[in-house]
Amino acid sequence: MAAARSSAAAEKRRAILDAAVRVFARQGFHTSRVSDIADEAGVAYGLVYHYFRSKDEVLDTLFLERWDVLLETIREVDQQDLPVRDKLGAIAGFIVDSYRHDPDLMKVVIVEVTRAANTFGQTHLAKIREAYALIAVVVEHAQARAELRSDIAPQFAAMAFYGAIEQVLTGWIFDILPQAPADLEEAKRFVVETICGGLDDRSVG
Amino acid sequence: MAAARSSAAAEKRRAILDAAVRVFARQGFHTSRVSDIADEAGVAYGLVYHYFRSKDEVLDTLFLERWDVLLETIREVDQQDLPVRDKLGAIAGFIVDSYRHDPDLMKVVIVEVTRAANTFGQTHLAKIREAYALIAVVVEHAQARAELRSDIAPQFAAMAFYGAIEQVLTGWIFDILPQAPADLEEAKRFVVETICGGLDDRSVG
DNA sequence: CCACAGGTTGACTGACCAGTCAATCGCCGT
DNA sequence: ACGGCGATTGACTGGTCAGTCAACCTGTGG
Repeated sequence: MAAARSSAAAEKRRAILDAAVRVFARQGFHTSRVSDIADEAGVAYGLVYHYFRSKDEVLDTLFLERWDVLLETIREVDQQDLPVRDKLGAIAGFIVDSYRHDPDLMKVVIVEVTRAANTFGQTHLAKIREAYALIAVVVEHAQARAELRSDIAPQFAAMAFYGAIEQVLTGWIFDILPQAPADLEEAKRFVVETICGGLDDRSVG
Repeated sequence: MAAARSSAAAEKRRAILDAAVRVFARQGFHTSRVSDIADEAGVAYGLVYHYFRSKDEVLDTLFLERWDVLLETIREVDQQDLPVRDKLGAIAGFIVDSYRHDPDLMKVVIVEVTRAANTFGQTHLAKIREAYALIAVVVEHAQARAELRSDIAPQFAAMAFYGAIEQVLTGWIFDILPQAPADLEEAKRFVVETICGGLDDRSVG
């Protein structure tokens, strides 16, 4: 059947994307050549251009695949009837788990797109903003229910929350922070606890 | 006198650096050509190479000039006998004021170096880490004095604090957050308040 | 068993640009 | 005036690489 052909083709496409993740993670997008991707995938140079219009489109695809899942997750989380801490915990958890599951992919998404908003990510600014906006909505809802203080703009709170997570990820990516399984697990709780509870010592004493 | 010559030369060097800031901020480092810098500075192409060994060295110089001042500031702040909030407020204030004073330069430092740690900033990872480490020390001291809770690792707290600031700057840089003078001023307090006090609603009632 | 439509190949091209360098300029001291 | 030296110029070179394309391969359907 013809399906065999097209599913084999789909696998090739996937192989190229997976190879690109490894190459981009190792060398960075700008210093990666298309031939590096082809070699890593064990495929001819030209085939990359059979499946993708350009080198940029490969990165585009990787980013969008992942980011859309993130956006969907945030939307779902917000619709549930949970305390803010659980909602934010779920979001932080998703991001941390994404890193645990495929550190290379998260490295590429964060370092090459999210954090490179000037050169490349300009294209994706709207998508990136959407995540901030969705988190801001979560905060807003919590403020409306008096779960969170209302004297801090939700947009700023969202940036602080997301910034804290991204910075921790960046710390792992560049081996600045310890990343044993226990550290990853702790980080989820830590980010939420820091942002919601604050660092102040409130012990009785 | 010969001094006139060398001070004129120093001014040319400065002019090239200033032009580079504008060009890098506008186009991003990777898409900036050396000729763009020369044109912007109103200077011949070759002169850039008279003052700098390479295009990278231009960015190096810009980054180090600014980052060293930041490191020095953090060190000084930590030595003073102040409550943590004031210390962290001073650090946040310095960064926000740096942005206010020269947004283009901060954009370049953050977007092209700090946040581009994979491709370019790898070189400067040690310098960048130093800032995290110094902030962690501030947190550690505060924990020792029971100003801050001790159940959160200082390194993580430092990342959350720095990440929150950087994210807010990034928000300004890409016009995601409002940046009227009042917003900048508020942001200083906001970051410290979020990180130290937390977002939880603690109002009576 | 043939023919055709993908899928697959990799040599080639055109553009781009960092960095070089030999020539020129113009200030300074004499 | 003039000789010298650092500052300044910009045309040129060498290498790199994204993207093209014409040829080739393979398996599917008739």
